[in-house]
Parts: sequence; structure tokens; C-alpha cells
Amino acid sequence: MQTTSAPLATIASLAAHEGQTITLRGWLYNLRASGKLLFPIFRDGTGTIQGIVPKAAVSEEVFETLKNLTLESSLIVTGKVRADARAPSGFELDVEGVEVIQKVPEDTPFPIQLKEAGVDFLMEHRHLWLRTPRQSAILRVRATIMRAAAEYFDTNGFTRTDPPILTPNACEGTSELFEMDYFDDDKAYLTQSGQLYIEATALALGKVYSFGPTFRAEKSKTRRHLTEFWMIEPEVAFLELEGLLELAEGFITHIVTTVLAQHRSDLKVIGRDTEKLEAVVAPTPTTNNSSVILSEAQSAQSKDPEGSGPANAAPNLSATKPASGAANKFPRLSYDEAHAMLEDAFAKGLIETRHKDGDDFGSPDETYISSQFDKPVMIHRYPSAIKAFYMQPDPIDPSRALCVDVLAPEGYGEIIGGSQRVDSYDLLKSRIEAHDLPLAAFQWYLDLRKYGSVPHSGFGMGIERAVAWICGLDHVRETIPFARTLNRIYP
RNA sequence: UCCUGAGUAGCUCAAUGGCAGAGCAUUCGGCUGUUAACCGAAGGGUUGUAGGUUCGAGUCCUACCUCAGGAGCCA
Repeated sequence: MQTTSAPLATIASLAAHEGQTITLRGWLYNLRASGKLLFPIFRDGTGTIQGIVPKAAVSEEVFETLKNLTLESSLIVTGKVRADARAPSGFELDVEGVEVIQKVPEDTPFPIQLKEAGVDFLMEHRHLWLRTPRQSAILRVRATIMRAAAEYFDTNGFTRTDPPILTPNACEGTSELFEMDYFDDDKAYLTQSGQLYIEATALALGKVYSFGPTFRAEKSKTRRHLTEFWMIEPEVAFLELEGLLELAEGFITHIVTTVLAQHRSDLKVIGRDTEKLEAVVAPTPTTNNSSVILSEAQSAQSKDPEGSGPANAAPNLSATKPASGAANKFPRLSYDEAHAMLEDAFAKGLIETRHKDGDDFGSPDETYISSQFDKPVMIHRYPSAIKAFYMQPDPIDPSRALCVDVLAPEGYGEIIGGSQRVDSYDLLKSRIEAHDLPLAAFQWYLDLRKYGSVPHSGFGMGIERAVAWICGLDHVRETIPFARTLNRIYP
């Protein structure tokens, strides 16, 4: 077998090798046989292609080797690339030679079947499940989402400053944190957010972001929760809430645009309806929709360039607009407007439980609200009482926090949570005390308000929820190579 | 922590309280254009665990274990 004489190629690049004899290195994904004609399907990590092996066209050895080969055996195959209308990808491989690297034993066949399988079984075999085309496609899209997210900040003047993963204590209690011994008598906790630390780096560097894993020991068992997940968090000095909303719009728009540009075929394998994603990044039409008018009024305020003081002097934020110049506005609702929408829906019998004014929104509430729009919806100014201690009160109504939750469309729920931060030393100190948090542990955080405090804002986006939404998945466990959930830490 | 549901062949699932079954996978045989191929045959079982009711339990009862979906909480 002269399998190494032909040039190496990947399946994804076969269109460029039509008519040539090439070598592929990969695995046997499936095998069909029809008498003296074999149809092996090869995969190599970049895609799959069907090979054609007529008994009369190859040596007895090659035919028998392939005929008896087991699924997921590793191999090197040589063949000629030929366009064929019958092939899903448009190309087939006329096999000329094959070299088996390792044959999967017949008595221990590859456990992941092409037919249906249950969640428990698949998760128990996650290390092998990853080989299936759909799972591979999801991981490729995830990689692009992570790259595009970092790229958006990298090209807009942000400096990446990653916070520690081991932290001395919680920012909001320790019950949701993973605890571990830290030498002698100390305890350490796995971070649940780098926010407090990047507030410090933002005041050092202006515009910063962090990107890394975070951990929550919440006993949540839902399609939206992992105990270990990745979060990307920007934090910007001299940025107020309205600017933060624009930042989130530009950020999400860039990510979705990039995925649509680079992963059409992967999204097709995953089964994603890309029209829903096109709608997200479509330039905002001028309409009479009240929430759009509201958002334009607000952004007009915040865009006032040298206007009302240092608070609006966020540097270069115009650079975060889409390069095309076309504005992509997401609908914006205040907490009160969202509550009114839910009241209306309850009155019409569209939701089962009535939302109580002053309470946070539940999952069914978020699902209803986001289903009213084809773009992500931004809900701002929640009651301070149900939000974190570090959120700046709205000067117009101090009972409201200058915060925002971004809900993904199609019922995917919250993917971004952010706020303008308290910048007054005295207010922050009283908030820490009111929340019964240990003042000593927050001394460094209070220092940030003592030495040149400025208005500043930031948000965090959970990568897995964003991937689940963009890929149209029904559970975040498929968005990360090895999901960590309440009941599973294997493999 | 609470609510709901599910555990039967390697996988996905059937089985009125009365003989433990099918499809896929595996093995063997057939088929020169198959698209999760198809056709024929074979092997494959401590019905999650421990008790209980009954002439008889996969099926009914109790406890426990495991998993799933949801609530709360969050990204």
C-alpha cells in the first residue's frame, strides 16, 4: 500500500483537490456494503466524506481490510477526489489504498451509535460522543464565539486582565462557592466572578476585560446551568449605563455576525435555523415601536460627546459600532415596562403565574418577554433591593439600580448581566455593612473609591449560554467539551 | 432544598399480576450506488438495590440508590 505517496489533505479542503489523488488521515465513521461495493465514510475532524470501493477496482487486500473494518478504527486512506451530485458534500473519494493504524476490536465496538441514545449514556461517554459530527460542529462554533468575543474587545482598545481563580472569600456569601484548603488554616474559594478585580484593573488601565472559567456551587439542575462555565467580562472606567448598553449591543452583534460568516455548514449540521440569527444582526429598521424610540432617546443622551461631564467621556466607544455603520439596536425595556408587559400577558392568559411587582423575573417571565422580540432584549433599572450591593442607584429614582440584563431570543434567557458600579466610598461602605459582608475583606475594593473614584460599568457574558442560543441547543451541557453539572464530574 | 418523571439485552424501547420481547449494535450469510442502507440467521437477561403483598411480581406496596426535567438562585 502506497498510502503516503499522495499529498495530505483535509476533508474540509477536498473541493480544492478535485480530480487529484490525496491522502486522508482519520477514522472510519460508518460503513455500508452492497455486495462487491463498499461505502466507507471517513471523518478527520474537519468533516466527513464517503469513499467508494468497488471490489474490481482495488486489490483483494484493500477490499477485505475495509470490508472487515470496525467503526472508529483509525486509518490512513488514499484516493481520488471526485465530484458527485449524489454526495451530501458534493464530493466522494474513489479509494485506492488504506492503512489501518488501530482497529477497534469486534468484541468492544464503538459504543456511540448513529441511532438515538439517552442523555445519561451520552454524557457517560462524552469523550467518545465528541467525535460525532454534530458535537464537533458545536465545538467549532464555540471556539469562534470565544475568539470573536475576545477579538471585539482586543480591537476596541481593551486590555485583557485576568483575575485570580482562587479567591479569599465571596462577594456575596460562600454558600454558592467551592471551598478548598489554602495551606495551614486558610480557606480559598474558586471564583464566581472576576468583576471586583477587574474594577481595579479598569481603574488602572481604563478599558479592560477578563476571560476565564468561573465556578458556582449552586444546586441548580436546569438546561441553563453548569457548575463550571466560562465568562467574559468587560469593565470600563468613565462608562455609564447607557454606554454599557451600546457596548453589549456591539459585542453581541459582532459575535453573531462572525459566526454567520464562518460557520454556515456547521450550523447546518447542528440544525440551526439561521434566519433567526440573521434577524439578530439585521440593521434596526425605523419603526413606531415604543421601546425602540425609547432606546434611541436614551442613546442620543449618552452619545453627547463632550457634553455633561466626565461621565460621558468614555474613550473610543464609537469604535465599538459595527464597521458597516448600520446601527443595530436591541429593544430596551425598563424593569417597570417589562413588568407592565407581564401584567398585560397575565391578563390575556398568555402566562400562568402573575409577576409580582418588585420581584425578580422568573424563567417563564424571561421566556415570555424575549419571545416578543426577534433580537436580544435589554431590561434595565431593576429594583435595587433585588440586585447586588455594588450596583449604582439611578439618580432619577434611587430605588432603581443602573443595571441591565440581556435576554437572548427564543427563550434562552439571560446571557448578560451588568451594571454601573457604585462609585461613592460612603455608599459602598454602607451597602457592604447592610449586606452583612465582612468589611475587612472588602477594604481593597473600598480603596478603589478612595483613590480617584470614577463612574465605571461592566458586564459578564456566560459563554455556554451564548453558544446554546447561537447554536439553538436545548441544553448547555453540549456547549463545552466536558460539562460539569450537579450530578456529574465524569469523564 | 423542594416538586415531577424514569430505571428491562451493549444502545433505544415494548410486555392486562400469568412463557423475558422488538429494532439497532455484534458475529455469520446475501446483495455493484448505498445515504442512520436493505434482506436472512445466530449469540446476547440476577428487569437499579433491599424488603414486603400474592399460588404467582418487570408489573402492586415501602425504603434506598442513580439519572432526567423544573422551581428557587444565577451567566
